Amino acid sequence: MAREGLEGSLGFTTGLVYRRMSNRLMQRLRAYDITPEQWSVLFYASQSEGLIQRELGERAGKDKPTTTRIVDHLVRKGWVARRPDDADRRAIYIEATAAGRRLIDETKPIEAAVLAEVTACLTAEEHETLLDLLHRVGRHLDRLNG
Amino acid sequence: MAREGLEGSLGFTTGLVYRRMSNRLMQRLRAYDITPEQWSVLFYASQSEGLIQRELGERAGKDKPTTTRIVDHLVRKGWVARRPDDADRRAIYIEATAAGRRLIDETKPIEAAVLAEVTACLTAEEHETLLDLLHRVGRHLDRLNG
DNA sequence: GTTATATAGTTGTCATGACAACTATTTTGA
DNA sequence: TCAAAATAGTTGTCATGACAACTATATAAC
Repeated sequence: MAREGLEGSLGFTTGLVYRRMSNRLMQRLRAYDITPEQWSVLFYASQSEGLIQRELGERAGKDKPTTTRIVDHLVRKGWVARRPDDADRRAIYIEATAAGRRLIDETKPIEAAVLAEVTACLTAEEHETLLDLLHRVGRHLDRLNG
Repeated sequence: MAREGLEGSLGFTTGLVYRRMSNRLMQRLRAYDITPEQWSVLFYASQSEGLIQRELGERAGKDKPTTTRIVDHLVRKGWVARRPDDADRRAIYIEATAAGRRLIDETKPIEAAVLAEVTACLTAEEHETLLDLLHRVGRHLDRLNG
């Protein structure tokens, strides 16, 4: 299918769609004073016990400086705590607080609702196909970028 | 298919893939001193004659402040020029310079090569399906976000 | 025709993300 | 053992993007 301008560029198109999705979630989360990126990091912190900051960043797909700063925000807001690792003094465990877990419990339905709204234009099979193709491209890029 | 953590979240997954793609293109464009976002704006400026800044931003999917700042960079680097609209003194035409057009001509093959690398893990049909699904979600979000 | 509203663009602030440089530890290996 | 390399984290700088507030101009409503 012929496409105008950069609509045929996967990078350009993915960026557009990502920004619009992120934006919609941000608006829905505004009342909770948390951004989508902070939400994803807090989500992983609340899911797993005993993750050090590096592991948390890896799961959320953030590099080291970005992880440091997002965790800074989460600490300031009282949703996670930093606990030094006695065995390896370079490492820091990140633990969700009770308030952080409560926030994730309250906002998980919001994330799910936004996801449902956004994918309402797709059949369940198309949704599955889209996720699958994106994961394949993501893994491929992981190998390419090293 | 069951997915771990946020891998089932379209927003999270799209963001990951977008950042990796953007990153790869950025590395390939580094020698030309242009970012992927600047590239997309310059691309549209070089494709069309007589676009005002607002129209340019709309095509590239940027809001007003972002467009202003990206155009600032492009002007500083001598790739576009701002020309006032005599008929509407609020508006400014953005015109690619000869250097700007030359840069796009030189780097278009690079963008195409990165796209080819990235989609090498997909069949032509899968690539087409992925773009189509993303465009549908994008248009849907456009309606949702207003 | 004048006032109200809409439009085009700019500027400031903050969060995210890329990158480089840095500190402090731990692990390797000669 | 001890110097080199790897690892965990922090800090600084810049570009992008969201948002709000602002100026200037143009269009609509009355």
